[in-house]
Amino acid sequence: MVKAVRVRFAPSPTGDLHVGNIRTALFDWAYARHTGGTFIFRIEDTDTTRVTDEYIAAAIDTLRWLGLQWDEGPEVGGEYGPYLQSQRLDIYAHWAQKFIEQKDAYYCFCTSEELEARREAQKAANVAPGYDGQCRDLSEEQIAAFRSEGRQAVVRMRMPDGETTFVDQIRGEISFDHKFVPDFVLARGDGSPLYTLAVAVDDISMKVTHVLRGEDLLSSTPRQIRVYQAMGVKEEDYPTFAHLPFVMGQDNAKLSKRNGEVSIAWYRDKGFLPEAICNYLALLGWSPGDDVENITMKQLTELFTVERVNSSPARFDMKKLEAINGDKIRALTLDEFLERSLPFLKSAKVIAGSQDEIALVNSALPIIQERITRLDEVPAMLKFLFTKSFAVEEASLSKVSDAASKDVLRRSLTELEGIEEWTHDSIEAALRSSLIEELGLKPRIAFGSVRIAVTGSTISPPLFESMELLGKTVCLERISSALAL
RNA sequence: GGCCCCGUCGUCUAGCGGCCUAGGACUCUGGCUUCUCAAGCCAGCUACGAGGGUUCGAAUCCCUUCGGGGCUACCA
Repeated sequence: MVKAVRVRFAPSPTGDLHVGNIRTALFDWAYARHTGGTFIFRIEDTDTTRVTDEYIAAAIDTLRWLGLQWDEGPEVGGEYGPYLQSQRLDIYAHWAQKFIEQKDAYYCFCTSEELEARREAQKAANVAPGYDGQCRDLSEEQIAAFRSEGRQAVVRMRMPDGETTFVDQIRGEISFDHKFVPDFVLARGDGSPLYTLAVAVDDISMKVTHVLRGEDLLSSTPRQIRVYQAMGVKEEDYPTFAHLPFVMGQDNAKLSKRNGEVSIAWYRDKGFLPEAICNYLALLGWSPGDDVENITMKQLTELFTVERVNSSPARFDMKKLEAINGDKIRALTLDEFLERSLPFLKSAKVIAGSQDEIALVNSALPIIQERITRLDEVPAMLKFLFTKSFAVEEASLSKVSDAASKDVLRRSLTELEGIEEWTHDSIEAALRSSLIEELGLKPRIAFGSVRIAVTGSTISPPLFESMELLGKTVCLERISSALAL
């Protein structure tokens, strides 16, 4: 019988979720959806010095925004909650105590300073650094003696001789000789749990069947398996592991704030679409094959399998993300495009949000949809339609103030004044016959001058459509004032 | 240092012994189209880290080597 798949995304929010976290979340989610399984969202906040409530809230918000809906976790609950490790402390304490009783773990009274000193000595002696087992076989009397000195004990797991072998779904069989897996700490001196304890206990008690996570956790796997053993879990009930390759920065190693922004919030502000981020991230370390690249979230869930996940690290490429974002923007319906553009227009103060403004934006969006890569470009593109204080941009001034341009503008003015029905077709017809045919000018020269006068820039959406949207009165005003420059 | 992972165009990747004189995408370059900018279309550049094997045949299997990364915490 095949167990129903249960996958978890379990970040430790010590900062804003970054690109690597999201890629992991995406794969976890896609795998759960592909298999018809359950997607669990768990917060690993055992390091209270680094995890804050704000980061936790931000993580929840980010996942929501990306559309990675979880079936169990914060805010939605679930049968195996709570889903914040800080609320499960008693569970970990219970197991730590049990391990002590079973002699799988022991109290260790070595202080950080002592350990540090011994590690240094090991390094100097060219021995693999790690806990030397000094407190492994303390007698009751010795323990009592340490306690009476006021020393606090950590709970340390006893690593038996031998090796741990497991099959990673992405990398194949991997084994670790316990000689290189020293006894590790399960709980701090104050009794609070460490990652290795909490993650293993939770994966088992939440009945997680598949652990897809970053490859930085690969070498902690034997420790986790050791905890399963101490918990008395049967081998067939261990989760299946799959360690995802890293997502790295542009040139060198780790993704950092310097090369390619890492915080998802930044991408959101820049006008990247969640579906574009997901599509792009899905391609980092995974490929659907068949030369397919542009896929929807739904297709991702249909196509995603761990078998097709790569084992080698991937570099993050902003250019490609932008290309995909552009594709996704072009694929938007007008309604969607409008809805998503409005917040950017408002925050850029291009519009206040009146019905009239929104109607005008709605008419203007089609002509810029294929011209932008990010939503935050919308305000600059449409600003000329709304600005109260219109002025030709500095760099283009000289291109409309020369004699030839003035001729063009003068002629345009008279032609345009005569137009009865102000549409882009009639505007184009009027300007073509007068400027191109009669004056014999090159279109790019003639229309270039008009463009600067009307939009204020050498770059704009299509001229005649823009003029239609602006309206006859405004166009004539702007051309007149350009003549005065 | 030790252990572990990884290695195809600049980047993401396809490839799982013959279909590969290595395919696609992004980037870049040139062209077409054109009212600017885009979009679209066409063309071009550029890769199996190196060395040994195995095999009739290797990007694909094995070994070595070099390079990159992770871990080596009372972080995760």
